[in-house]
Amino acid sequence: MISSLELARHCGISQGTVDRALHNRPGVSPKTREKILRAAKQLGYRPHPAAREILTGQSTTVGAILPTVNNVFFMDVFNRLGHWFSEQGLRLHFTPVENRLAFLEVLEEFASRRYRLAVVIPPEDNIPVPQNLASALRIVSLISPCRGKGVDFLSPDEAETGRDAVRYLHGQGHRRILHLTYDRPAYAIAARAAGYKAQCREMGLASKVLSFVDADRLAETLRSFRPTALFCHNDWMALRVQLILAAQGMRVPEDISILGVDDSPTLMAVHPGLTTLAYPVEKAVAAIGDVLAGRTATIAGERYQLVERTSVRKWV
Amino acid sequence: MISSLELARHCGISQGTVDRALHNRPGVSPKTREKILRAAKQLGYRPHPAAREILTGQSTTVGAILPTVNNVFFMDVFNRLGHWFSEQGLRLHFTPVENRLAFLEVLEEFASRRYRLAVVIPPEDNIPVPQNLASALRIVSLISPCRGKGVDFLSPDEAETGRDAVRYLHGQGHRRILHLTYDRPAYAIAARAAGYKAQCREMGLASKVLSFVDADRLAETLRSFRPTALFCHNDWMALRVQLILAAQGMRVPEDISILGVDDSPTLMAVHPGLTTLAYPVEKAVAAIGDVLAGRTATIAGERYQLVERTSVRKWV
DNA sequence: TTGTAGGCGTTATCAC
DNA sequence: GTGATAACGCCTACAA
Repeated sequence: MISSLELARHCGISQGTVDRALHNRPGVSPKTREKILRAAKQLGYRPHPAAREILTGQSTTVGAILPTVNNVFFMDVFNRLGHWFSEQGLRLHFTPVENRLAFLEVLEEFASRRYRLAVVIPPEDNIPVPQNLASALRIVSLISPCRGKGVDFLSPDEAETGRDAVRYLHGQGHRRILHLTYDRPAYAIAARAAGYKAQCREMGLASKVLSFVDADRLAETLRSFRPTALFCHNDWMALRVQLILAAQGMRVPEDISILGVDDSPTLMAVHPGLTTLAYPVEKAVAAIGDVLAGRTATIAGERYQLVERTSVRKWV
Repeated sequence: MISSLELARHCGISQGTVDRALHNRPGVSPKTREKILRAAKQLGYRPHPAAREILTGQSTTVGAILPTVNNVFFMDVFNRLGHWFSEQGLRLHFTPVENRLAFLEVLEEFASRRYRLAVVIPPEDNIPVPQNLASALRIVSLISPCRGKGVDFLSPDEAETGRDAVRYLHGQGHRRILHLTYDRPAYAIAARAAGYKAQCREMGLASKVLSFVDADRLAETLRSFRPTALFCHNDWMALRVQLILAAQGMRVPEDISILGVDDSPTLMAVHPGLTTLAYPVEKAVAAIGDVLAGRTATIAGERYQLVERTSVRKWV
């Protein structure tokens, strides 16, 4: 591949003039500019971004990290982010990662490339981020927090999410609400379950959390707890549960109601009837914009928004 | 962030010695090496990959492009690829893209960064790739072909996939097989449907393709065509169909059998019973390795492999 | 064992 | 309007 110096030589002029022409800067005669641009196109000249980055010390790339598993909704979030960044003239470079080691390695890579920002969903909670990494690279984490100074955690109050779920289902007349979730130790999982329990208690409802869901355990819990509504940790879980219920001959929402969380667009394409609490993506995007602009940001006061479809019915 | 020259000055020695120490090359006294490494760690020195890339003219990154929609299985494929590349000391930089314009822009970016290879799943079929792009960047496309010289298309014979589906279901005793697919113009969609039809004809079976699936159209076609088995274009479609069937009170596989294609790990986590034809990922990965090594490669002779689970039953 | 010099591709500056 | 030069961070080759 040809360099700007070679391009200059090819045209029989200096590199400086070539540079001015390529960047539409004044100080080049129309004739020369024309000649240069034609030659550039013909020879397939492409500026090498790495050289610019060395010179300016700044890259125009934003790094993203997301876990390799259960990544449907996370992909949706990052697609939205990528769209927004490209409007800002930034590129989103994203890397899936499966454990804390790879997570930190990729973060190191982003730092050494002088990326403008890293937006990450850590593969597990509270990965300790070394001080020198966080001071070299601006890091924003979503969904799960990191440990260590200098990493911004952008998350709604997830206990409130659990409470909102109970409030909504209670408002629909449900009195026996089962919470289905995962058994991993993660902020959102623990906080939503805690909010769910607290709200049930305050409303005088029985509560029960099933944190490892398979067909047998679900069937058994359905028999013993007799819930009329299922509050699932996320849409993905809701989908899984719906398939299990279907195999057992139960109808949704006739026999039982299901509430998800996230409002993942990808999942909605396959399961359009799911009533869910939508993650405030736009607020998160705006907050990340603030961080980019050097302002402090938070979405701690934001709520998941209810999107009513057909998987929850009034219980009378 | 500190440079190797600054690091050298800090230690009161030359840049060359620092370089040798950092790369564990001979020619540095243990004492000096020790001092340099300690200082590097303490000052948070990180080599700037961009500088190395300029110097060597080669990057160690492989670019990946995948469409933003229906990307669950594609994500699975790229996760597998990323894993393999990292074993080779390469990084996978991947970018989701929603249309042909963005697709070509990202490819340009990869080319100008001198990436080793681009592995892409184009957002639509037959996007024309300019000659000068393809000659600057090695491109391998999966799933959907590109137009233009120099882009390798790595794909099994998809007509054969359609035939294999029919052969298998026929072997299980099914005589009325409905094919559910999408109405986008895409190689795999058209080829599988063609293979399905041809094989049905050769076996003397009635054939029917429904290429836009919603609850009403499916119900109506079920009534009129009375299939005993559904051959779905992919697992994602199979999942959607299973949810629709469940809502209509049909049981799988008691009332009707379902066959998917891909064997997407992510989907299997939520829908573990789906019998499916597995995409030959390992062969694709190996072929990409061949391309990287400069050899020519193809997977045209490979087949999707049947993975029997519980969604297809013998029909008597 | 260590230091020096040159060059990779780009851009900014200053001289002509 | 154009050309020359230096600088960014790194690495290789060669000299001390």
